[in-house]
Amino acid sequence: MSTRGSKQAKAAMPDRQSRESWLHTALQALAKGGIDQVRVEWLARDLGVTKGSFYWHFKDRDQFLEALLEYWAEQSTQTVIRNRSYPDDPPARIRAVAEDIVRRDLAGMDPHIRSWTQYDPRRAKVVASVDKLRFGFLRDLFVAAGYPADDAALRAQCLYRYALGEQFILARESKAQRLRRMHTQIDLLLGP
Amino acid sequence: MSTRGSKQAKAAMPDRQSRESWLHTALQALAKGGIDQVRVEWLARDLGVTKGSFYWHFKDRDQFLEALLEYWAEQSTQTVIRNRSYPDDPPARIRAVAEDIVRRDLAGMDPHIRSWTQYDPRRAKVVASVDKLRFGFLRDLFVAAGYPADDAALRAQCLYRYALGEQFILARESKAQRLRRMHTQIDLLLGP
DNA sequence: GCGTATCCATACGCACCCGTATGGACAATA
DNA sequence: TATTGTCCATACGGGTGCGTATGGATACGC
Repeated sequence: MSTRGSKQAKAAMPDRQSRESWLHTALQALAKGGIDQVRVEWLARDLGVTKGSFYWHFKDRDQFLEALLEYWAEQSTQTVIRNRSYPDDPPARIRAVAEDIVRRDLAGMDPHIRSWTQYDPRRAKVVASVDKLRFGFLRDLFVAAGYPADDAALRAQCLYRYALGEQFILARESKAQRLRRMHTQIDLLLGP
Repeated sequence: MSTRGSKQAKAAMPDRQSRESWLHTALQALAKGGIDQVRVEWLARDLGVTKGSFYWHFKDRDQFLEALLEYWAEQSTQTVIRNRSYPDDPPARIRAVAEDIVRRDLAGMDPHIRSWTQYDPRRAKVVASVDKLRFGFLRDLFVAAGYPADDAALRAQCLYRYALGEQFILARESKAQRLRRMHTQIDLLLGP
């Protein structure tokens, strides 16, 4: 065989993989086509290695998927935490967060995550906790904007559901259109 | 007991299947766990027959899935058409439709459908056409409620996205809570 | 009764993907 | 150099679900 066997790596990645590089690649696969795109041998091919690596880092596929969901939850949580650290004036903050959702599309990951976990109670719990965190963040903004607790909670839930739904609409639209509609929605929620 | 005891049918269904009975069963499977719950042999078991029947009615799994998506679109379209035929006073109509979405849960089918079709352009087109139909229905209601065309369209899209998002939230909530929030959202959209 | 059409059972080949077993390449340390 | 630990290649077994081939069963027209 050759001196530096290493087959051929598809991307310019180091030959040695870590737990996280597997999880990262899996998240991309998930975002691209749902949970059944997350196959051990396919990920291995994407990474330019073989299954041998996978089964060194993880016990089996099931435990890997559990870690994957946790990995997604962790990233989602971090995103919220990062946003929390700018105590601007709340209405502007709400708009900024909403724009982020539209712009970065958040990978369009949520549909796949939810379709995957919807009827698995243990996994649904993880998603629910992320929802709770995100919702709490929004609610606090509405509270800070001057609404009483109950009212703020309702408005936050309305906005959160709207933002979720936005990700699921497959219609070809410009970001500008989506932004404009998002602002309309926020104007309504910040109104009376 | 068994007058025509040929095996054992799980439900009280006739032994002979039709294209539609396969599609119907598949839709239930889809609603329960996503597209990878739709397996030929599993559906056969549910129907109390064998694959032989399947491959008599359909060429292969791929063509079957295409028919399945069409079947879903057809049902969704019919639902809209049915609702269209009650020209009440529009605001009450909007509330009624929204309540229907929450109550019947519309099978929670949308997440699975969208996760399945999201990155398959041909299939995404089918979903987009259903979205378009539903949206048009809502928009017409807002127009009938007295809003100018542009404004009505925006409000309809806000409501549609909200309703979509509502289906994706996995949190344990009572229908009453969901209804209350839905009404809050509609009050906002019917306000200024 | 006979033939034909409709619908399904059974059995099989096959591809795909999971998980394991085993050994090798490389780096770090002594 | 020897050793040990880390990470991966290769090869294999086995399960599962797709698709096909073929014949059987039932209903219907003649």
